[in-house]
Amino acid sequence: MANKVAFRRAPKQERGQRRIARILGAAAQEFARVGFDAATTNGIARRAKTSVGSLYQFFPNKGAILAALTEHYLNEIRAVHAVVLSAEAARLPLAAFFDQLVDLLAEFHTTHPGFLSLFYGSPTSAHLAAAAERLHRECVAGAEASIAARLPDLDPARRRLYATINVQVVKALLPLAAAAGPAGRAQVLAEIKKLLIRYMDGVAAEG
Amino acid sequence: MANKVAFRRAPKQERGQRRIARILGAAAQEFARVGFDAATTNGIARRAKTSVGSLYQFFPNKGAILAALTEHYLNEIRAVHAVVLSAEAARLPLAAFFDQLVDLLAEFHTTHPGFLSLFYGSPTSAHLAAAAERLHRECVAGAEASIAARLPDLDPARRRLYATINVQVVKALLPLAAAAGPAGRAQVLAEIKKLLIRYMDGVAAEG
Amino acid sequence: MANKVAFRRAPKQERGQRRIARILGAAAQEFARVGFDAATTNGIARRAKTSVGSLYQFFPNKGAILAALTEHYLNEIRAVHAVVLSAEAARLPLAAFFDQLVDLLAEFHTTHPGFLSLFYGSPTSAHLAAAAERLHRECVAGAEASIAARLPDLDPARRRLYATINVQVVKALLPLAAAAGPAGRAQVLAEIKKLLIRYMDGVAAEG
Amino acid sequence: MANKVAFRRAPKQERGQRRIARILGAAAQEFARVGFDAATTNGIARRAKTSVGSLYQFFPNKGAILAALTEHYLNEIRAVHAVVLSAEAARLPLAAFFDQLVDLLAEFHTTHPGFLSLFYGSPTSAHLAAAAERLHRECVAGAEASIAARLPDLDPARRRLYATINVQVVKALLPLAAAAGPAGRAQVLAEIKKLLIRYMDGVAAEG
DNA sequence: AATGAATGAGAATTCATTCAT
DNA sequence: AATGAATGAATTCTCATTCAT
Repeated sequence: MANKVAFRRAPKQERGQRRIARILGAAAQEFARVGFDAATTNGIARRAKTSVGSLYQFFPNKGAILAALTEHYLNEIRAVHAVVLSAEAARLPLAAFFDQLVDLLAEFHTTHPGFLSLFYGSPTSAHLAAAAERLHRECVAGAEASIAARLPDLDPARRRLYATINVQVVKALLPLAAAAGPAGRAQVLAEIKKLLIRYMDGVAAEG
Repeated sequence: MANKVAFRRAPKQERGQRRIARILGAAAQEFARVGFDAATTNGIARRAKTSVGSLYQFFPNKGAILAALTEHYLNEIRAVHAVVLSAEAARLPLAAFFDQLVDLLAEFHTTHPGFLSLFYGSPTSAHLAAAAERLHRECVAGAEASIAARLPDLDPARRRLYATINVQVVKALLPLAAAAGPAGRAQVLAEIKKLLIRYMDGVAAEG
Repeated sequence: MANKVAFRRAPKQERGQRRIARILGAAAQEFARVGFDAATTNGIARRAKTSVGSLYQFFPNKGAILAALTEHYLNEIRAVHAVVLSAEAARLPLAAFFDQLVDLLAEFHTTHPGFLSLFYGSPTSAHLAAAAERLHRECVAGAEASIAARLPDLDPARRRLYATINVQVVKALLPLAAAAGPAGRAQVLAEIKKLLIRYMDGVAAEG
Repeated sequence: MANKVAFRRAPKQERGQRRIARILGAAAQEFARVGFDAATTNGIARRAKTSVGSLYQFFPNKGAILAALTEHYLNEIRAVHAVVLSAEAARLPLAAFFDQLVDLLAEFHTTHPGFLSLFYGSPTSAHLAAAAERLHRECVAGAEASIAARLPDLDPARRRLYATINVQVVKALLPLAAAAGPAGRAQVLAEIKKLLIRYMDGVAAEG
């Protein structure tokens, strides 16, 4: 899947790998700071302490940087999903499950500050919309799997709806935790958990 | 006499007003279509069937169009808030209240397709972020007032937190209703209502 | 046929027409000076005493300038062909015919200094090759028609061959006249005429 | 002893020589394919199965590759001239002479496909123009010598003019032979010969 | 000597904004 | 006031050349 990203050439050397990482990091920061469209390839290169030429040696165009970054985040998200979808997680009571999930996702957002700018795709650019779409799909798939483990008899269409709602809610509320500062953060996370638990408890009761 | 003078001047002013309205409408469409950044002033003028020059007669720069559009939406939102904050609304049971609120907001989104592109401010441009911030603030203020009417003893900080969460959730979920098509729309709206009711019922029970 | 050139917008005003002419003139000079590829749109605009932006208002890209210039030359060539293919010209003895033709073409080259750079297409760029191809085709068509008028029984394939040879020879030798300076010019033209007359006389004798 | 030293050093020099030859061959192909300007040094190195760095070890810049290639072709052309200017050739009747000459040159073009791109110098780049000029001069010199052998009493200025015309004509018509494909090739060559014979017969008759 | 990654100047093109008409 | 042509700074991407390994 990671193969999908079109690397202009396969970096054989470790130095190249580090440079790619630096470029992706710089891109994440720039995208976070000014958004994908306003970010400039020269600016990304400057922040990565390299030259545009080098940047274009690894990425054929600006969109490819976004695509690579998306792929990177996708892999990280899958790691989170692996935890959340484990057999142990499925046996947890709903409250404990969401407690773990929200904490994990909150940490993910904290440690991946650039992630947000890709996840919230505006229709600004086709590239950006595609990135957001990919990440969204992955998250919804994860949520679906998790719901399926708990409510196996649920109609697939409804399962999909609940999954989408969960994803959207988390997506919308986690930034509040980040914005709340160290003090308010725990409070916000607690509310997110309550909201999800109450909602999904209701869903379980309905079924 | 004064009437007559006012009348004489009116046609011109009115023509300008109509032109402004056309420009704002065109801008809303363009912003919705390609986003604020990608929208061009020439494109907006073309869609408004006027010239760039005229556009710049009314708006000193592209950001000012966004600001005016924001003001426009702000006023429309206040009208919705006026309904929601009426004495009758405060006396409604929570379920009935959210039923009314979500329906009103869903309709607002439907009838103001350009609204979304301002409400979901990416950090793309300072202008856009400011617009989103203003609209967000207004909505939070409305939600705060509404919560205050129902739970007057709540700590103001918590009230603000609940208001923010309500706003974010609605903001995140209404697009799902729009995307679901005529068939799924009612279903999505019903879920949004359930989610809010369950959450705020819990809040009321806590206090 | 002239319609094929993609004008970005139809210039309604005379000023626009003049500007287009200035841009085409400047482009012809630049193409002649450094060739199509090395010519820069900024350079063309500068020489045309206008801005790049204006240039792009009329021509969607560098290739379109070349295409428009090609179209322009094509029309001028057709005017020459009209003279050469007239009924009177067909009745002229071969020597008199070539005398007239070479003089006309020499004058054309003199008055259209930029023409050469398009006529001698290197494979450098697809754009340039296409331009040269178009002009070449037109000239060959003219030559064919002229030969057909004099040697109607000639096999079409041979007629095409003779036409092509005539065109290539003139294309290759006229620059010598231009390079020879005022003094040598007449001498070179005289030789070109002799060469063509002797060759085509032989052809006529063969048939 | 001296032999041994020379021998020891030879392998290295020879390896360099082979590499240079490979680079020149690759350059010839690239120049033929896309033209001098569009050819990239990286592309040439790749085709030569070496690295840009090595390329720049032998040639200080792109122009130097062109210059070296020009020198190479120059030597090959001189070999052709040696045949054409031999005592036996001078004794041949004009028709037989041109028969041999055109066949030789046609073969030269066939076996040196990259030659054309240098010989037809557009003013694209100063480098390219210089290369074309050098090759042109050599050819004209050869033609002059050949004419001098046949018409020793000719005014040198006229001789130079005839030589130039001969060169230009051949330069312009040989590509037609190449383009005509195996079938048409002989036909085109026959016409080139006829044209030159008729023209130069006329010249001889004049004197 | 060989390699190929790194550099950055330069080119095409776009679009917010101005200003002559 | 209205128009839309004109402007040019800014952006993406390329490629000749250099230099660390």
